Amino acid sequence: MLRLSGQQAKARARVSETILKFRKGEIIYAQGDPATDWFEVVSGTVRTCHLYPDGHRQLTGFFYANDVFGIESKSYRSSAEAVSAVRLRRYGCGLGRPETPKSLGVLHNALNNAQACISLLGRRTATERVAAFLLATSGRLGGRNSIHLPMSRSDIADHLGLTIHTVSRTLSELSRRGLIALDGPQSITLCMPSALRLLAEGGEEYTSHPVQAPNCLAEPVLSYGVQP
Amino acid sequence: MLRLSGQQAKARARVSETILKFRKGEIIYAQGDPATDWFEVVSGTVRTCHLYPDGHRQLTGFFYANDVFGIESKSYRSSAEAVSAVRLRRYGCGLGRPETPKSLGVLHNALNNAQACISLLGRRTATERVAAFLLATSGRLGGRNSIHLPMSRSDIADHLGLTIHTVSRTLSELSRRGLIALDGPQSITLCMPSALRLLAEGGEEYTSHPVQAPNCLAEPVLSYGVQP
DNA sequence: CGACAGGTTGAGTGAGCTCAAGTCGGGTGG
DNA sequence: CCACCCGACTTGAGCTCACTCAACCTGTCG
Repeated sequence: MLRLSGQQAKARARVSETILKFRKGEIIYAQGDPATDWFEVVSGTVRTCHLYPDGHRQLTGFFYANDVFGIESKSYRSSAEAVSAVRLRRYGCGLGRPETPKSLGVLHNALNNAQACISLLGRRTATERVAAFLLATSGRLGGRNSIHLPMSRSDIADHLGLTIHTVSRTLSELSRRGLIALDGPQSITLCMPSALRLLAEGGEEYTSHPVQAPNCLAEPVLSYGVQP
Repeated sequence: MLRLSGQQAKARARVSETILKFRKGEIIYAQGDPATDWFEVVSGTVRTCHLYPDGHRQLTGFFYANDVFGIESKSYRSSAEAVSAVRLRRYGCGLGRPETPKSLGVLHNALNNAQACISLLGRRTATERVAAFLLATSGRLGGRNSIHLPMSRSDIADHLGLTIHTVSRTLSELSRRGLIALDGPQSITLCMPSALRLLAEGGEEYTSHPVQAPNCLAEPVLSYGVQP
């Protein structure tokens, strides 16, 4: 989702050649700022964060190369921050003037992103959410079984409405069951994507074979995609 | 949100004068159907429901008079059902042909609705979610303190990611604390909207005066609106 | 080397779920 | 009219999963 075709991306590049750069952790725009522009990720990863008055944080999306973000009506409902070093292309909405029909696709993408977020938060248990997140992330990062998570446990937790402890525990549990393999905190291999899919869908009954060694025979991941 | 100005509504009425009618509980479209049309509520209430493979239900929105729903890219991600008797106006997206710039506003509305849903699910406790839901619903239904809830407890529960038991208990608790008054299951009065707003924002510390009689001196509700 | 940030793991607690009654109101039929 | 049923709602008791609190590990940086 939020992925532009090469053609679209090229067309947009003509409009604005400026490449903005942000370092890890830098803020791209703040919650509440007037929503004058939207962005396309050239490289790196971006998160959008909504802060509640009590200080707690809800991440409303992660955006990778060729994704777009920052499409909002009046003011930004979430801030945007660089998860890793990031290069961006900026597009002005030109507040006053009517947007071109081109933007329709972009709006649809933003809508899909929001619905993907709802899809994660709509699941009930930690295992379901984490499994769905892993599948969605794998799908977005090209459908490979081996994925590099650019974001911290804290980011994942705030995206899924869990704590870092629960996320960490759940990942360990999935690893113990042999469904995934952890090569360091950021590098995860989906050993049994279809079993993960069962978990994500609430099929907790998958008791698996008792912790067989992480053989990981590359069961293909069906690109859990964000479009249903 | 998702409210059209009188002018917009009138302009649209010219396009299509057909009024569709549905009885309580009837399905307007099903999850997975090709998303060829979108709808405007003339009267009544509509819910959109996403069904997970395990059977559990996530309501992604309630739509009242002048709201629009059913704006999706390819196929409907949620089904739409009549909560009460409903009259609708239908607008074709005309799959193939490009949409008119007019639709941009409608898309923004759909996006706002999705973000409002995230805003509810992003809250952590049952009290926060229920309080936020009551304020949002009051705001949408005209900002009055006395509101008629057309949907069942089950609908509310599936919208907030809770069970009917927890929703019922939470409402009883709020009533016991004097923040709201329950005149039958469907009729609720917000006695202390600002205290509710504190609760919705995580300010659980509001211990209130011990259960004073439901005096309900009509503290104005600040239309918790869906736009931030 | 120590300080520190990010991550993992354990023990105990509590909010919300499950299971199970019980209540209330509306409809239907004898 | 009353008896009965049915669905929606409420409420209680117990349990469970995720949170809280706390310790510990690991790698990085000064």
